[in-house]
Amino acid sequence: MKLEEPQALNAFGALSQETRLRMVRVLVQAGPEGMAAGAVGEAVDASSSSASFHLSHLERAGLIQSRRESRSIIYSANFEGLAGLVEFLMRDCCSGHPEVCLPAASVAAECCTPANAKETACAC
Amino acid sequence: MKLEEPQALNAFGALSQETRLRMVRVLVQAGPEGMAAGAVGEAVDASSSSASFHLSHLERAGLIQSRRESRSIIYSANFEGLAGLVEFLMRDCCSGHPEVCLPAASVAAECCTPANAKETACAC
DNA sequence: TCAATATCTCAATGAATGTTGAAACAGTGG
DNA sequence: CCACTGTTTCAACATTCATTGAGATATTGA
Repeated sequence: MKLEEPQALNAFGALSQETRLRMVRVLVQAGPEGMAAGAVGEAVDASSSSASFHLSHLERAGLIQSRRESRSIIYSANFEGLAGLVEFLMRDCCSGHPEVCLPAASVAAECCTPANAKETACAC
Repeated sequence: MKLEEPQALNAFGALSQETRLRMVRVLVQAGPEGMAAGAVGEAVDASSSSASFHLSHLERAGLIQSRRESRSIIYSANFEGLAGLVEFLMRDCCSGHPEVCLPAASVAAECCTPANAKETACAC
């Protein structure tokens, strides 16, 4: 997903808050199945109304998504959005300078070890 | 440069503001030689005091750096800091999920074309 | 339908952030 | 040393953001 500047601003703003950054981490760990709103709030030690506020914020910013599952609302990481943000940072913001891209490339190479790159085809 | 969570929060906060995001872009384009504070302010259409405020903010966040050069203060992008932020996003925040890393890897591959990867040795 | 559970919405409050203009400070050239 | 240029600092103000508690909404099981 290609991010434009306003979306990138929203995404950075969303990640610039401790509770929300932790929520993203928790949801990334949880993977595509995601977690119920209440569970996320508990994991980051936020009241239910505070959790709801921050989760909506993250969803508006395109970093997470939600689906209803009986009484619960399940939130999960939006990997496309997160990838888009990394891409924005590397490409638009940093103009593809090697000083930024090369370290990123080596992180990418690491993450593509068999341990992490399960079913996904790996280009590295 | 390895970023910890508080530094990453500061960096995201710094980039979540339009004027500052544009300043970073301008300074990245300018390269290591950098630009005088006044020139950056002019480029992003900010008053001198507003420019000074945002430049300090970016410097505190580790995204840019400054040096005095006669009467001017020259700001330049801190590529280590920017790379650290990309790395944080990929590694700590996204746990190295392939959904995020693979797109990043292809951006990195692009940026390592001869056009951009001048004197820097390229691992791609 | 009722009670219980899970979540969201709303309004109020205080804290943090951004903007402005005036004034201070530092370095340079005459 | 003085006037000038480039930049920062400061205080005041408006705006935005985060937290809270109370209440509204939706879903389920009895």
